[in-house]
Amino acid sequence: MPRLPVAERRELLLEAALRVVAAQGIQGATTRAIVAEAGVSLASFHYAFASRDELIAELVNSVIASEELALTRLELRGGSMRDTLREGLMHYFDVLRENPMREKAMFELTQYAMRSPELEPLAKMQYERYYALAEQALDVAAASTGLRWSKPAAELATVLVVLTDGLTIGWLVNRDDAAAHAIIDFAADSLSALAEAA
Amino acid sequence: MPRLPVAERRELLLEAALRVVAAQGIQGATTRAIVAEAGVSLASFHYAFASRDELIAELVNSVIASEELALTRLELRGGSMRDTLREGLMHYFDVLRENPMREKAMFELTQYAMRSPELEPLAKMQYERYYALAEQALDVAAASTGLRWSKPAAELATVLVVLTDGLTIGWLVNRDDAAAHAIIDFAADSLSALAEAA
DNA sequence: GTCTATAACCGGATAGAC
DNA sequence: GTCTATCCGGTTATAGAC
Repeated sequence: MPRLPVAERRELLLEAALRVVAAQGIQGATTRAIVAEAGVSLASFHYAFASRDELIAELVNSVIASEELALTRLELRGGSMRDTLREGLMHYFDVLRENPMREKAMFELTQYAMRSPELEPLAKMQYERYYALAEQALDVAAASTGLRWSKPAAELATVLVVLTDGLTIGWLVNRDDAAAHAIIDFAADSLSALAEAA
Repeated sequence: MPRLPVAERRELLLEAALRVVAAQGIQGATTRAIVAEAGVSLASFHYAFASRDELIAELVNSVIASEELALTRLELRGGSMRDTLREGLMHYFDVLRENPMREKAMFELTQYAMRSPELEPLAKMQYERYYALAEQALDVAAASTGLRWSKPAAELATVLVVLTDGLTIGWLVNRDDAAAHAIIDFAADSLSALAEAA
């Protein structure tokens, strides 16, 4: 095995750990499974991390930090608010369909974090990030359509997160694309009804 | 320990198992933790259940069967569709606040089931039950207000489940009652907009 | 820094007396 | 039907050579 600086070894193990969680769940993310996925010896693991718990904490952290990507780069084609929201939600749905297991891993990591007094603040932080992201998306949509929101964007952001969370869970269970599209239409219709002339 | 018929012992263990899952998560629901909670010996466990997996499967099943209770007994005070929906959702929210850990246990059981090829159909079945329950609630609301839905009730039922799922997860993370109320208002407004004169 | 080997422990499941 | 005692596989973590 190549000699790596600790920081790189940690990074390598974190990426492997996320793949294992996605494929087998938190339950299956044993140190052995992770080192096998990373192609690293068990002892090297414990050279890089003091314990499995430390790796999981780091994993939650890193996953939060990288969550932005899904929604930020999105080119809006303009049009009505309804169409703009629909387009954004469809984009989210595409991301979900592309990598369902990663999204499932997110949920599992959040729930796991909520069970640990030490990690629980990270779960809250993850949702703060979601809300901020959603609010930003709503701001962009308002700017793009030339409309403004009739309620505080922060409040609508929590609604948007509720909708995407519910959509995600339901789709992960049923894999019903048609039902997902119906949800997206409902979300776009309902939210766009809360936009008004600037 | 008292001699119990197997059926009662199974019931006892299932109730204990749900308490353990609620308190410590699926991870902590080891056979030993369950028998300790139930005040039963380890061997008695394996007399009642062939394996831990069998108990978990039974638990998912029994939890599905008992899920109806939360929503069915609900007296509607009449009034507008918006108020009727608001009332129903507030009732759900009260149930959630009364026993948050039980609801969290539900999510964890579903996610756990989704990881197991054998239990995965149960996860789907759980959601079918939710949808049926939601549809029934919407029918009752329509009858109570004398209105009818402008879209198929089955489609709106999936929307309602999305909203309650998202509401539940968000509240479990943040415990923000005000945000929950805002969600409930949004849900009641948006759904009631889809009711029309019969 | 990395390795093999092993300690120390915990989990599900079983044996066999009562 | 219930119990105590035990087996056995898998898990985290560590020791010590290289």
